[in-house]
Amino acid sequence: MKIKNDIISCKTCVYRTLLFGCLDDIEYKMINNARREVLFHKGEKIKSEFEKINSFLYLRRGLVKLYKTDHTGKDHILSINKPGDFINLLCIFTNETYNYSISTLEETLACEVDINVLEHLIKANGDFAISIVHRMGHIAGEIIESRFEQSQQQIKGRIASILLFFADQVYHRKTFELPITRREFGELISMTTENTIRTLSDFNNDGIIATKGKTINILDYDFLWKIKVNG
Amino acid sequence: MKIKNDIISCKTCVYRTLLFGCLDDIEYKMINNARREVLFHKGEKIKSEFEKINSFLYLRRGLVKLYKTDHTGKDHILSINKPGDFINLLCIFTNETYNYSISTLEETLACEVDINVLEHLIKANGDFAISIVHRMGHIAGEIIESRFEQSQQQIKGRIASILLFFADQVYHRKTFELPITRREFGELISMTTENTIRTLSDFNNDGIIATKGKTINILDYDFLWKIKVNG
DNA sequence: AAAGATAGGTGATTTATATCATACTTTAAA
DNA sequence: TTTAAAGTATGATATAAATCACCTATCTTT
Repeated sequence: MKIKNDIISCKTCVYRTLLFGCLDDIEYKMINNARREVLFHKGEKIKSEFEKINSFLYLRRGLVKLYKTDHTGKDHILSINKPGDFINLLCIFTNETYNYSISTLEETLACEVDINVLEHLIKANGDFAISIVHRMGHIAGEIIESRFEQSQQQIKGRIASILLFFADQVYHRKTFELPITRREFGELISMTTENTIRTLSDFNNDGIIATKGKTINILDYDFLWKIKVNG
Repeated sequence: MKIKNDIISCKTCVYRTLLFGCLDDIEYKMINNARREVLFHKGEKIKSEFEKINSFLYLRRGLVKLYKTDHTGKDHILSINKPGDFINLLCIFTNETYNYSISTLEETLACEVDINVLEHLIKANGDFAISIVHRMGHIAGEIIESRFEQSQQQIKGRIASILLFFADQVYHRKTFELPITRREFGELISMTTENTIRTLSDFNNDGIIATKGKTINILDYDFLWKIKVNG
């Protein structure tokens, strides 16, 4: 991890409208002063479960995984998060400690804002409070939706969902480098590594995707959607 | 459904401290005026998915299920909610419509507060905004936790968790009437009705619980906990 | 009281997934 | 640069859960 000198201001940040659209000049200054940019290298653990929360985290560049480790030592990935995501907003005002760990999957640039300043702004600016509440509901809705989806799917449907997530939500192309290992892929869909590998091989053999190591090329995008929706 | 004349005021409500502890007298009056008590009979559908959200819902007595119906017509229960729960807080400021349906499992008394008044209070009272944000995070944390738990469990562990939920969180006794059918039990743990029934029978035959129709008596509470934790 | 619908229950069989074993490949460390 | 450790891959087998079939009991409605 490396703390960077401020390069941009919140006011001109591309993600500004997502949450900070309603702040006035003085409030921007407050956020800007209470904030630092942090660069994490690939594979770095940003936060540990049970670590005290004292900042609001905001992804500017890169990719992270949110995960929990069970009592047998096995990891379970809750979600993959990308630029624009507020990766700890849901738990920030609730717990004194994180209830999941966060690690980077790529080199990642994040903004860290002192939690007390954010709390102050929520109290002082009603519109900002509403956007926080709005954003939290949005994140929770995605968790509910993905849980609902997974409970209807078998392994093929789950694999298809994740492949489409990377293609549509993260890389915006049909060919991309998978940022996770096969083991992590399994941890994300609650399946074993072996069956995850096998199913990716099946998709490859069936001509739905072409795999070469970490490179994935989606050949039959529409069929992948059918698999995602129907099982 | 039956609209009741106001009997109690928010100020003396037993659940006041959960969310409304920081309101002043004028604000209490606002909530009280914008609020109505509604009594739903057993099995009634309170809200439908895709229905417009225009009130904040607050359980005072009874029990409800939150669920979604998939494209094959099968229901998936997201959670069972009990008195003191804010059953639509997570999505209230996000969507214009519900993203799940709500039905009662028992006769249920709820408070409905006009959403605009709640939004006004969030904007006007910073401490109230903080308690809303705090409470939302708490609810989201429970969803994350239950998802993490389920992904580690097979059917026995899931059944044990639900039985302990009813005993510890809802009825506060080891003997209770199951408020859901075996089918709904399955919808709650993402297992088929048949296997749910079979596992309850197994628990009964093994002397862990005693079942008679809807009546459940937990005989070996500690062992049920072991099953919940270890699989 | 009869008839139909829903709920509870159990066995047999099929299917999906986990587990175990083993090999080869790539990456990281000594 | 060799060695060790992960990661990828695939087959065989075991286990968990779904499905199908059928039956009885209990509500609901007429």
